[in-house]
Amino acid sequence: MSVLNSFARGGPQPRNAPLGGEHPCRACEVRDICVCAVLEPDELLRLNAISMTKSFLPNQPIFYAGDESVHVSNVVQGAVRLYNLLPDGRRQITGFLFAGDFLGMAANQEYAYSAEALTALKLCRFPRRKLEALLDVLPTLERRLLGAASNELVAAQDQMLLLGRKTAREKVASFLLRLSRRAEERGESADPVYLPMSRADIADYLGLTTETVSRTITNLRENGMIALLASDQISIAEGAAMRDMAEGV
Amino acid sequence: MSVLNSFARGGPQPRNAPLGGEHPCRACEVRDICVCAVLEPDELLRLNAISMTKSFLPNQPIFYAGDESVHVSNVVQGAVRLYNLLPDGRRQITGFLFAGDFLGMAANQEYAYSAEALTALKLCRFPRRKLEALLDVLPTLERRLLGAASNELVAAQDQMLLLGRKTAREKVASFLLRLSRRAEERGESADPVYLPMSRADIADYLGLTTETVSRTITNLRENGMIALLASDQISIAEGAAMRDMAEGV
DNA sequence: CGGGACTTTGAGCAAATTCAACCATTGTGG
DNA sequence: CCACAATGGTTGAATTTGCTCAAAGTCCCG
Repeated sequence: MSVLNSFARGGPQPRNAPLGGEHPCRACEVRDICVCAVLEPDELLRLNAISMTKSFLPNQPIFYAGDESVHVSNVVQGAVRLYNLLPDGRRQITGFLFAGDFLGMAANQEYAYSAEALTALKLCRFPRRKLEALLDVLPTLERRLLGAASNELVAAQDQMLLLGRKTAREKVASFLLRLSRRAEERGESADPVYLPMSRADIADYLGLTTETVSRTITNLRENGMIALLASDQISIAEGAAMRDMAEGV
Repeated sequence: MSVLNSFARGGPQPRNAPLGGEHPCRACEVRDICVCAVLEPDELLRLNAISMTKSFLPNQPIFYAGDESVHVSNVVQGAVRLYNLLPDGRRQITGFLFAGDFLGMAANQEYAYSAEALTALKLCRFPRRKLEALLDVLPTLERRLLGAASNELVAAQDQMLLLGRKTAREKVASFLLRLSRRAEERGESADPVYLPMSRADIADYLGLTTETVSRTITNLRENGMIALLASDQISIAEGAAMRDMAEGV
């Protein structure tokens, strides 16, 4: 199960030429890091013509697995958690989305997972049908989506390695480093890394329990690997050692 | 981290019109279940013009993670295992590929995982650069690749739920059912399901050890859920109960 | 028939979970 | 403005699931 992927963005995009003063996407906070970044000003106008922004409160559901896929979105501000459930309530968080990330995949026109706002959230939404129609005339956009999908697949494989083969300690170290790297890519603080999600969310992302996540963080702190400025604000003191630990070295 | 996906194939493709007696893809075993299935005869000719078949022996490496991505392939016959390693040798198998599946994704022109032939294997390979060039003139093919990628993402999320939240029993039950379903999609035997991979491979796919996989299979047999015709030939006796078990009900 | 690889089974162990209590922070109503 | 409830986070003790280490069984293939 694997697909072509030579179109991946590696890290942040090159900054585009500034848009004219009248361009509606001019003030977009994520224009240079989102899927729009490959488009020319006139193409962007066509995309903008079908977009609407929508805001969500923390913990507000965005859609549920099985819902008909009507929108496809870019995260403009805030963070999202994606998850799947087992019938008895066990939850696996399959990803966290941040500014610039793309949301809305759906096989068979149905969402395959649920999505909730993690924090106050702003999305730039496109009706799926209209976007599909646009793809026919904006091949760069389609190429870009394929690249985004391929990147996600790589991330998914990495997460499978984490879930299947890493210890609690390695999982937590990997998680903190990943969060830090992603914040850096968005131009946010990489070192005191901010954790917008709860311990329960982290646990459900790493295949652990809340208690184990908490204990492991405490343990990393006691060993001087990290410092807790607040429970949602962590400084990575020993980056190199953390990277080794994350890879099981 | 999620992407548009309204182009997914759901299950087997509708059978295409037969190709003329001279068409080089006429005898292709997987033409109707692979990525080529959306193409018209003349488009298929263009694709065929850049393809070569290549065979591999069981356990022969196809490529390693980090290798430059030079080919992209369809599996014509046999099976493939994809995996990633931790530096100390722990292995996570991220997928098994069978006839009709697509192989070759690579972010940044590099393979993000390693691939080995599981059985005797025949691939239909395309040089990546030439295929990319073809994508510009065969938009249906690109659409199809995006659909394939989206399908894979759904499968990856499913596997994350399995790895992070299912018990050994649920993992093994899920695995057997999935294998059975996929065999059915390819038109192979769904009930005595054939397992071309070793217990160690299954373990590394499910995030377990060989011993646990073996014990769990024994246990399922003792409970009358399955019957072992051979160690690589399993009949699912209680399908409904297995489906419930796989979902943790 | 023998050797090697793979699978199964057994016993003891350890990592992570479960269950439970306690602590810290925050927001609210008296 | 303070008390206190509520939520989320941390810590502890006991338990359990799956792992490790070890040995025996099975199947192929030469």
